Amino acid sequence: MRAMGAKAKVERAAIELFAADGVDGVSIGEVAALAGVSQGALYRHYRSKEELAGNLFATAYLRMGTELGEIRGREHDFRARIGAMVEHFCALYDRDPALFRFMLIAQHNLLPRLQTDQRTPVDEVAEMVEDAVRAGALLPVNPLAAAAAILGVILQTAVFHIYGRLEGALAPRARSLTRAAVAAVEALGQGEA
Amino acid sequence: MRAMGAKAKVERAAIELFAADGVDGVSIGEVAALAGVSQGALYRHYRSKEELAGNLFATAYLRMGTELGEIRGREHDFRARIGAMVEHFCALYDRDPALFRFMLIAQHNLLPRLQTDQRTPVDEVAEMVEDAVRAGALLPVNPLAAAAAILGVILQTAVFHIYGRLEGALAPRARSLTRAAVAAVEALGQGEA
DNA sequence: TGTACATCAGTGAACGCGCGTTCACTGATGTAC
DNA sequence: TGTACATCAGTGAACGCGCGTTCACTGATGTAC
Repeated sequence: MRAMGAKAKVERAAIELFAADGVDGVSIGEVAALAGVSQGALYRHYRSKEELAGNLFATAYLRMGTELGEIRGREHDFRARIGAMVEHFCALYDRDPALFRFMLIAQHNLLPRLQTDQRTPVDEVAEMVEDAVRAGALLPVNPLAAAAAILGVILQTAVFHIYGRLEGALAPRARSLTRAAVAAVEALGQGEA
Repeated sequence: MRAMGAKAKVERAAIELFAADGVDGVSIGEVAALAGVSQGALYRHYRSKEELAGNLFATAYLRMGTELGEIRGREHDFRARIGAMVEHFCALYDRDPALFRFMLIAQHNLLPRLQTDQRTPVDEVAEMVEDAVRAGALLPVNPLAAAAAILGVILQTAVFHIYGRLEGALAPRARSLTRAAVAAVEALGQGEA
């Protein structure tokens, strides 16, 4: 079993449990038990429980930022970019709901402690909006207000799935979520005369 | 001091602290200290810390549901209803940001444990959408998907304010948030051919 | 190839601190007559 | 109005459990010669 790597097993177990009960709602003992390792094994790779949770969050969050940045580098049209970004969120949700839920839950504890010069998902979405305004594809709009609307439409839909208000995979909803997000941003811009 | 009521002081202190650090991130000792009462005083009114947090959340959440229901009873046009609801959210945020933030943070812990036959904010928003579809004010759309879009636009904007991404009061944003929410729901409906 | 040693992931028992909760008590307020 | 009693909010010290963390140890793998 050791060959499979206690570190990876601990991280997987931690994400599953943190997603269900929150970081503070899960003990080191529970993480170790689900991972199938001793409690001490955890401290071979992380200095503390807080560092474990913080690293998991930062990795996932900044990775999402990087991936959205790649979409911005790959696509150059506003519609294509936002469509690809929405699809990307839906794909992550469908592939790893626990990781998505962990990020949604843990952001309130862990975002304030995140220190980095890397771009976050919020930065990337806001920058995409700025680009679109500059290119004339959107009426002038506060990029962060627009990012809030776009992310709100996507993330609240994910939250409803988590709580069983909506069912099935998210991917089939990507096209309508994209339409909704675009329409919301356009409507925001119409007031900024 | 006793005349001012330890219960009310404990509840206020708990909301402030829970909003900042989460329920599990705050000790009974901290709540009691901020309230200016002894730890034991808390157990005169609540059986446990969990019951305190649960009651605070249920009260605030169900109250919001009731108030949205009143708006539904008072206004009969879709635009008027959604506008009043958005204004109501913004007003609560501006009046008591800690309570709003507490609800946003704590929902993941406390919503699953909420058992009641009262209508929630989600129920009320979804029902408003159903009414609008029935009245022909909206193209057919999944009411819960629409509620997710509406609440997402509002709540993620509040989250951005909390994290300092947006500044100032929310109330001045109510009109543009309403436009964005309406546009998002209309766009959702356009795919449900 | 064999031997000696270093390195390091992982174990499991132990520790001790902080926490939620309890409880005997105080003192103020309300009530009966 | 005065007296005796009941009620109840609030106190503060104490308890004990669960938790995160530590540490001496094991055993496998890598490396030097």
